[in-house]
Amino acid sequence: MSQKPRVRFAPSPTGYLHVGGARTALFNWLYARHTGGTFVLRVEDTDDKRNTEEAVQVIYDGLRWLGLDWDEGPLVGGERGPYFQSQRNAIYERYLEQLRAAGHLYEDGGAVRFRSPRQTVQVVDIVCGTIDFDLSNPETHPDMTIRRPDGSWIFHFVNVVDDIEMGITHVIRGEDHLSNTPKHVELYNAFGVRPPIFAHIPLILKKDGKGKMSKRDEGSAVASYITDGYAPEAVRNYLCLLGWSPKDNREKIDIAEVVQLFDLDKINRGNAAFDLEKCAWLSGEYFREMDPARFRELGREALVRAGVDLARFDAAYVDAALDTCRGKVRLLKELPAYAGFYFRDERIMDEAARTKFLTPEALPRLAAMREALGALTTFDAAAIEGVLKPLAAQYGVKLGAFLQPLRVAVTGSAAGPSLYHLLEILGRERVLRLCADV
RNA sequence: GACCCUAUCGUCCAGUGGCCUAGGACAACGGCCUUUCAAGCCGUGAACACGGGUUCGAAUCCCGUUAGGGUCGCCA
Repeated sequence: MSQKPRVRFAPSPTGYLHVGGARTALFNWLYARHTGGTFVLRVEDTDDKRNTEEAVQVIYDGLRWLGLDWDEGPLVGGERGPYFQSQRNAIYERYLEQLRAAGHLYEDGGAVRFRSPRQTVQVVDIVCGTIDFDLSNPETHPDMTIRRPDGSWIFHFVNVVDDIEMGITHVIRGEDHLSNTPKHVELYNAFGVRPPIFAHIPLILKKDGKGKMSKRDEGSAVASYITDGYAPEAVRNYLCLLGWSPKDNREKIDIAEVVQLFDLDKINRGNAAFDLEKCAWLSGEYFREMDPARFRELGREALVRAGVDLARFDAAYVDAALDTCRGKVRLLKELPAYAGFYFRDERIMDEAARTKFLTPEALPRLAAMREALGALTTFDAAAIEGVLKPLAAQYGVKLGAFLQPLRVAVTGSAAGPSLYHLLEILGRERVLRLCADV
């Protein structure tokens, strides 16, 4: 029987999925896909105070949004379940008895502790190398508690038991667990089981590099990328590049290729600060090259989420409007401000744009443009361009400067989609009305 | 404080003894193009933490210092 790797992502349902956790999941997933192994999702809900249905849902949603599918775990099942620690009590009792019988345990204040053998423990880690930890001093390395007086379990114990039971071959997790690892190895030894191979991946630091990214930091929750409307493949791509690289200076790289190139020994050892700007840039890149139909779908969802009533407009209109935004926005949350004018009867005028462009000398030109547009037999982008360009020449004004007042009059903003196309989509009637009303 | 990890532009990454007067990307700045804003194109500024070794030769190897991060729970 060939030993295909079995890896796992074991989040605790805290109500949010941290980007660091997401990257841990991603690296596990990549390794499983690269090797043809199995990616297991296990929910570490021993602390039931924060274990809620919604909290677990957040994990599923985040992983699915990033396209990280698991082979075993909640919702999909598997041979080694259950995949919630809260349902594995009988297993833990059995393992506890094994340790007790072998004399490894003692009671202290009602809690159960594991008596450390007080030796030097070697941790074999693919990323950090082989490290020797001296656990001989009880002052600096007190015996770990594995069960509370109320019968609930402590992380170190259940984590190791589950990894044994689930046949986990490679433990890929955040470097914040590195110092815990010798304790885990002691447990493996006590169970008479060979420890898995460890790979502690570097942490994701705040933008200023001071400390690991935590709950309060912008961009720490995967949910925030979903609501801000990043392209999911861009976030996944960006996460791949934090601590790993294709080595050829590429920034945008297809996930299938990452799967092919990825390996644990190629992971960097240094922590990395998270650069939201670069992630947003990548998002724009992905939207630009995205299948138009998919962009429309995502754009539609974002607009509806922002409270835009798309039901008032027919599908073709919405599609056309969205098409003019593709490649122009980096995040979907920019859409309401960028393209909101398509879906509003009342124009929202940017006052700075008005004073800058709707000047006394611009108004007669605007009137001329309005007249020219009104006389058009076909009101499409090409025809509009065809009539506006000569008009600008006639006035002897540079095209860009000449047209800008029209844009402001129609959209209320100095920035937006291609003017000719936006006019076509809006339709002659609305354009003429907006032009008259300045 | 103890232990562990790390150390190249502001940030991410490339560089594994000579091809490096250090390369790419984001960000910044300047220019071009242009129906706005973007995009695109061109360009500018910007780094091997410090000190010792090893070597003919070090960003690359070794030691120390310093700095940063992590862990030291009856959280996970």
